[in-house]
Amino acid sequence: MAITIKDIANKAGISAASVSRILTNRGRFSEATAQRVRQLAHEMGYYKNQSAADLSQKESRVIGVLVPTTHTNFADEIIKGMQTKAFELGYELLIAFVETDSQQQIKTVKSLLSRQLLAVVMLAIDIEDPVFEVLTKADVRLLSVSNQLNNVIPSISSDNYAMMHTIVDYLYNQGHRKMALIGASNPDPIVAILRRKGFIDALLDHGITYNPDFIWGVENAYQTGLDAIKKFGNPLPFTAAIGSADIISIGLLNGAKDAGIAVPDDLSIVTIDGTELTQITRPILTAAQQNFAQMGELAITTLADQNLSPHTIIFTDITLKPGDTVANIN
Amino acid sequence: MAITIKDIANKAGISAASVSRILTNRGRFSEATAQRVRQLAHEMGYYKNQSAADLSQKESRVIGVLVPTTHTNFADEIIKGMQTKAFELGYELLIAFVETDSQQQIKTVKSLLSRQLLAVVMLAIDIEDPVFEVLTKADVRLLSVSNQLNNVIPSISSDNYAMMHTIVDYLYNQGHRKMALIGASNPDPIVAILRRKGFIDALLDHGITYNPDFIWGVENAYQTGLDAIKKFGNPLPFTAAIGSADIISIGLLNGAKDAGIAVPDDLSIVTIDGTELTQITRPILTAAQQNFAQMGELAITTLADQNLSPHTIIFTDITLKPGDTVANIN
DNA sequence: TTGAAAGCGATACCAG
DNA sequence: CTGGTATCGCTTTCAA
Repeated sequence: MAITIKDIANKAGISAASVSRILTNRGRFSEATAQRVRQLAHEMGYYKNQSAADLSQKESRVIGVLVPTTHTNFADEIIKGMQTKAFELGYELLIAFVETDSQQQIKTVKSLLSRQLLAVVMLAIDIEDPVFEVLTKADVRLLSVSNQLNNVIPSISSDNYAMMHTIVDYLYNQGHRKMALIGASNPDPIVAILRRKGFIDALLDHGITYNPDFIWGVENAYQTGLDAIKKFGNPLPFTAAIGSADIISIGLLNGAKDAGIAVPDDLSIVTIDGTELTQITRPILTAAQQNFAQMGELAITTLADQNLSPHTIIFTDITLKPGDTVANIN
Repeated sequence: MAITIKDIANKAGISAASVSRILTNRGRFSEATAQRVRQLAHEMGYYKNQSAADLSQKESRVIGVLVPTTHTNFADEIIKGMQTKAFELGYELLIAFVETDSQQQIKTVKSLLSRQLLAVVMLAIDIEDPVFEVLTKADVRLLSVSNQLNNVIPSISSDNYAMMHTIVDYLYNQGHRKMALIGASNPDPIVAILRRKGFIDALLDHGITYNPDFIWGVENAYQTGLDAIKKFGNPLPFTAAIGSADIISIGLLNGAKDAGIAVPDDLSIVTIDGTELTQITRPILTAAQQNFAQMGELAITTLADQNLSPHTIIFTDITLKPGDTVANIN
């Protein structure tokens, strides 16, 4: 059996109540006994039984985080951001990986909910309805990061619509007129919808009527990039492609290489995300870089601050980070 | 305030004790009332207060996992393996990311320890002494995965020594006589020591005296690969290089490309790890692939089975997975 | 400044 | 098969 405050109290010849007050720094106590108690606690190898503490206190400082197991290489960055801020503000993170299997998701979520959480943060997850129901029924604060969920729960993400303008403007200024958007034609997710709309509108702003064929590719996967090149053939009917995720863009890059298409001379590429992956390609990818660390930190601070309205949307920064995959063809 | 078993008991007109028995499926009860209770629990949106349960039960089924924030792209795979098995056997995973900062590590570990864990699993972590002390002082089972820790705590990993033989034999059979080992010259970690020793011994087995200069590079980083090529120049004094991690090998690959060294014609590369990263390079990397999912699953099953001796070492499989980065120069 | 005592919610033992 | 009750470790009034 582990050491308890009672053990410490006995040894120090005071009551458990006092030990508790001292160790939690609440209420009044004399610095003298405090010294002694802290010393004893250290010596005896005492660890607070957090379960007991949680039980006796009302509020919880645990934030659950749902992370998709489908490898999104930016989840780490968001988590790191959250971790940093949580640590700073004295919150605890309970991270749970969820599969795409909805049955497993529910079980995981329920096990999370058993921990009387302050909030649940969903990272880049498109939650399915049954899971969503479970979540809303329980009274925890909810927050979606890097994804917007039907405007029914607050979210923190990049401004996907505006981001597309930034990218299209950039390419336009480099002389590109025919552009493709690869990997955002999935009909459902809000993010994909916003990106498509942003893409189309940005082109229109420059007087370019978009070609529906040039919005192609559903899966957020390496293979999508490879397939895109195969589909459009050599020579490609466009001069620039926007990859809707780094891993897609790497697929584009390798697909182009396999097909004998030179990047950036025959094909310019701008990738969305800008994780570390973009640094290990040749040529180095030009990226619309999302600020994932900022998303993570903001997630914690906003949760700490207050209850958000379900319609709150917070946008984080985007940086266009030049690499070597865009040619100026003016 | 959330729903408790008492609430359910009241509504069902029975005692809390019975509700508990039914919901945990322990002891005896009539199926009739069980039906009613389960129904009520569902309707009322009841979630077990795990803190209370933990408090009243002796044994905990929570396993803490320490994961380094330094991006090792195989940590995910191990965690996934653990998650799968844990889910199956009814264990809960509490994942904590730790920085390299030892002060932060201690605080994180202490907060973990407050959750009266069954065990703490360390993923590919070289724990520093102060942290290690904290961990051993607390009475939790410890387990190191993908790393061996001084033989003082049990571990699950690849057989790093044997792995080097497999790799060297493979390269030897392809006609290579001059080989370098990049990224394992860090003096401390046991893994690096084993790899160096395996490398040297394997060469000796083939009657090759190793060249100490050819074991180079400390950091487990992309830059290490790039730097290695710069250091050895063009033409390289060896025909094959073994990268001690995928990210290092990608550095080698890109460094070679930048220097006009053809892979595999002028330089063959075998990478250690074989994560998904190896599939997105051109050419595709030949890899000594570690079985990370297996490590994760084994971690849980061995922890579940019994207390291990501190000297237990369990080895997982290695597969030599051919890619396009090794040339036959016979 | 300190102590006694009442919970927090779930479990388990012991009667009935 | 079911109910009462003590218990887990900590926090928090309320008195002293």
